[in-house]
Amino acid sequence: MLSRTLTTDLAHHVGSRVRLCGWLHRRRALKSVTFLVIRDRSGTAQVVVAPAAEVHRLAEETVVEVTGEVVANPQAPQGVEVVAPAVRVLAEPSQPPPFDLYRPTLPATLPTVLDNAAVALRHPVLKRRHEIAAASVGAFRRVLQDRGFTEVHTPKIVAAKTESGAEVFRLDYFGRPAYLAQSPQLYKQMLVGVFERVYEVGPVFRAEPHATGRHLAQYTSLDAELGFIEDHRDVMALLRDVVAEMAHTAGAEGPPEEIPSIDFAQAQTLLGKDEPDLAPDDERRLGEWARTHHGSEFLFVTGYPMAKRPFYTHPTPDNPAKSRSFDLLFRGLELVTGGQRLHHHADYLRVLGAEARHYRGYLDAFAHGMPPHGGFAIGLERWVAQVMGVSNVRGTTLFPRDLHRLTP
RNA sequence: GGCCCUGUGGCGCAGUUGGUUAGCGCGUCGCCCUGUCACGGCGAAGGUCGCGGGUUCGAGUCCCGUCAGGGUCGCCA
Repeated sequence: MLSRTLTTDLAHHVGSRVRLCGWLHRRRALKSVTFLVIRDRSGTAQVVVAPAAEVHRLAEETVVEVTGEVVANPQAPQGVEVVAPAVRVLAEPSQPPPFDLYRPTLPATLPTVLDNAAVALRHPVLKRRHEIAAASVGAFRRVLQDRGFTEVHTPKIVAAKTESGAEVFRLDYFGRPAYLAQSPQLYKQMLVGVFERVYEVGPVFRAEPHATGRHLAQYTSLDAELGFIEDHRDVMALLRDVVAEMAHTAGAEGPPEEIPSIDFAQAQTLLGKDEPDLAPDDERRLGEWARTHHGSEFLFVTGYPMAKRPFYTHPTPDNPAKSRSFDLLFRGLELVTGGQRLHHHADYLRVLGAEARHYRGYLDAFAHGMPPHGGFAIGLERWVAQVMGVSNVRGTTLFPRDLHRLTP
């Protein structure tokens, strides 16, 4: 049997017979000629069907195998097309799509798209977002692998909350209470004691009842943690190279050699406010400021108050109220959080107090010697949303889980 | 969870101070069109106006309740 050719490779096969496999993306029937647009994983191609062929009636999304001859034709959309085809139907749809997949943009609102995800995701524009997501994850892995990081996989069913604040999903674990992991934070720190440098790509779960365009109950966290650093700036330098490669891979403009950075206190002055936190609108304004004053889509905000950070956060030695932590804003949205962590056993015993008994396995790492270390976590869906100009992270999640949505 | 907004054929929408057979575009179905590019033309089918109650001679339209969704804020990645 003729080996399969992808639609995007047609130009290399002019003059020969090919076999295409895919879906009938669009049928344009004229009196004496019908055009079939075949869609496969790589793209689309035009097939020209002669008059009186039975395929004039095929419904869109029919799964087909097309065998025919490739000819160059300036009238064809990509300069080449398949003629004199034999079309074999592999599967017929039992119902038409709820919307037109062949339109340049999908003519449906987000809830409709999500309710019909299995078919909506076939639209090239939606599909593209998740190909960018996959390529971005590949870039993340590539950079860290090159620098001696080990990929790890930590438990998603855990016994204790890892970070104060974020609400957790409870579940029954053989009769005992357990939780879905809201972060791999504690495990990746423990593993710095083993591998020095680790990263993880995995799901995290947050039971916070947020109903916004940037929160999900489950999202994909790109985590990294590394030992033997001087301070949080080593982490920021690594993060810069990671997002540079991710942006390059996604075909987006990357960060400058040195990402501009603003101290939390300076940011407050700039914004003319004194609350110890940044609201979404503040982040948008800071993003705008970074763009106009530094020509950068990326902006570090450093030195958050210790009070707003979790227990493992490392303070600034000469100012204990200020942390060695940072956020990375991308186009005015918080994309990454990171920083240096505490690494002395005694410090953990002090900050945890009576809570320490719940963290035995974690504290063992520090009891047995841990280097100065730090890390960061990138929100994948937020990254893709910002890169692709999608206003709601549900639009960059294959099957989002949120306050209201548990299916599909 | 607070505030604001929206529920009208499969999809996206309009519906004027309440008034007779609820419209439009796309899709679907039928017919027509020698090459389309979101093809084009003619015609047809398809709707308990989210649900329940109320006001009124009369409600898609006004009021109350309820359900579903969207935006935003708190919070975070």
